[in-house]
Amino acid sequence: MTQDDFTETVTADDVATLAGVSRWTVNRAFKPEASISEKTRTKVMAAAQQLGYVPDLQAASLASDRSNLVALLVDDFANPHKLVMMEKLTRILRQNRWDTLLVNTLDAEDATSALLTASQRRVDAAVLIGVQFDDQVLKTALGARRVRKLILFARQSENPNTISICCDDQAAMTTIADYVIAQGYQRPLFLAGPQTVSAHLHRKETFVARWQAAKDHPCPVIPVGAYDPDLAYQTVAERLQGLTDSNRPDVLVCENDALAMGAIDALRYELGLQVPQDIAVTGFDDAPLAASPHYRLTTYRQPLADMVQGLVQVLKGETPDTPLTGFEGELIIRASA
Amino acid sequence: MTQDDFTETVTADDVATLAGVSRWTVNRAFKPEASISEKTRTKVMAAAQQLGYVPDLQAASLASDRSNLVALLVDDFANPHKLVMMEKLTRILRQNRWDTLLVNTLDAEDATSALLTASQRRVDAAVLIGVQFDDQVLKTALGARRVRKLILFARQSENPNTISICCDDQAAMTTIADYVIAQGYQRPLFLAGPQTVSAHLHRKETFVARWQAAKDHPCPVIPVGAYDPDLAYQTVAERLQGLTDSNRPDVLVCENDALAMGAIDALRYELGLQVPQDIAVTGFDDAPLAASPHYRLTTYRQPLADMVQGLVQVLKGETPDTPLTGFEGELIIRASA
DNA sequence: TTGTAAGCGTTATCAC
DNA sequence: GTGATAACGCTTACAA
Repeated sequence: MTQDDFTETVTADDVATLAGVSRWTVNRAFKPEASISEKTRTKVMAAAQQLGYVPDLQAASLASDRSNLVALLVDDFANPHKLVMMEKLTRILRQNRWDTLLVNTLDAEDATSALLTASQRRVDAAVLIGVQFDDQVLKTALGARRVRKLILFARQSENPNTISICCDDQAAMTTIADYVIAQGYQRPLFLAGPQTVSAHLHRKETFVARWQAAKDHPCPVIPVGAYDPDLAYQTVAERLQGLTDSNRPDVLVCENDALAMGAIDALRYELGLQVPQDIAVTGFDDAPLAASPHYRLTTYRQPLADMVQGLVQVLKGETPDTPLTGFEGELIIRASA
Repeated sequence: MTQDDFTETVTADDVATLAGVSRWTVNRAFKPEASISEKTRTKVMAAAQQLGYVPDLQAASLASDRSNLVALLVDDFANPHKLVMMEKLTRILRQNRWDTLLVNTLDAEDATSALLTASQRRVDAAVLIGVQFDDQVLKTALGARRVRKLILFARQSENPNTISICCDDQAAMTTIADYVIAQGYQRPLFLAGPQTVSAHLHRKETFVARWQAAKDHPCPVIPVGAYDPDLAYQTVAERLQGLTDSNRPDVLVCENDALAMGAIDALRYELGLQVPQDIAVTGFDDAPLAASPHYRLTTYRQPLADMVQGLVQVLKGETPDTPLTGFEGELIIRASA
């Protein structure tokens, strides 16, 4: 049933013997930058081909202390936007010869043990794209770690020992705020994520401040316990139940698309309201379904590909082209606001 | 900026010296099954704790020829159902001390090189959850590989050198077919995925045969070029455009939820039809949004957790509790059909 | 129960 | 440009 007929491992020594060169020469043949004569290389490669030799990365990383492995810690598989991030990260990292270790981090408490796992594999960096990695977790993690670089992707961090790669959230949210104001909305409601996240986004603060500055009255905020559409659905349904046209908000500014989609569903199916006629909605992320006919969500798209390129530069130890926390995205205007 | 202050690596030797034992004893202290006196273990663990020692898995797998690494090859990040699979796989594998290497396989051609990467990491198994891994790819892959086990997850394979873990697709589709028939639908249309996939699902064949047997007339089939909602949208919009109530199908049986959702959107937003009043729709997978108020999709849920347990048993070399290609899921009846 | 010695397949260093 | 030799940190015998 199982097929344990695996070919016995061919080592560089075997190839060396066949090609009549030293092991180290075989090694060199496999590195593009190595100084080796073209003739020898061809000979070695022919021998390698014949034996089916491929260099063993485990051994290589043991000897070189570079694993070419990046751990990707994800704690929020409910958000389809994560799929987009993972796709971009894995693809571009692989193009640059990094492999990705996907670690499913159950909760904040688990994050430390997840990082431990990563460090045991000697990853070159741990990239966090979760929502639950607050400063406490980061602190613990940094204490116990043997991880070279701790990178927060698409999220700001106050912890100086971590590297943050994200777009300028203030600028982004200001763009949204200005758009909302320009559209003439009068009674915004900000739908925020969990308030326990300390490594957070500043989106709420930025919007609220901007609104206050422009209109001279505060913008109310309601928090949702998780970045989860279902929870957003419930929260919005409860909160807006029974309000009249005049005391109901006329625009729902959401901290991300997951919340926005849950909100739209609640407005439509629980409250019988039309978006954007009765109430407008904005999101953040441009997640996969944001463009679908159900939502046609006005949202903000981060330059993910560029951000991943920034990550690659960090991994390579190069100086990034763009300030790592200053990427600029774009407002995607659709029908929802 | 970067923090390359990484603690210099602590080895088992360091711990051994501090604890006054041999390296091998340190090693033993870290394996649950090892025969070691409780006293020595405590002493060793204390020393390890003090120095911040954790065993190096790279070195361990080099020496032991077991990596405790599984490569997960995914080629279809557009499907949110993949997120569910990844979540289950990574979580349960990690519970069983396997780490997951996520490999983004761009296309069928890339699969071979992806497998090569995996083999260079000496993975214990490669798990394929893609749609493009046809028999040709598998054949090539198996030729050049140094991968111990090649596992097709949630998909059948004709290739005897691979291990397939999936539910009984015939039984599943028969369940759907019988439900559709019992509901009294008269003019089904089967919406199939790409027809180039040779390691395919038998869903189409099963439904078509069942329908033919029950109603004595054929069920038409239209293929969609990819398991992509947008493509399904276009295909359905074009195909059903201009049909009258009487010559239009009354039920759309879709090979998976991604297609079904695209189809529903097309029916609703392009053709102005109501689901299920004007036309019913069924899916397959019970993907994240299947339950949402937009779709309320009648679909089929595979027992993913059990299937992953089966995978774990395969990895451990145990005899599986359930026949690996005979898992049973359940029909989830919602409003769409 | 514990220790010793010889690998595992690379890379790094330094000669030639 | 090429080759010997010593790491890298662990596991696998086998011996004590």
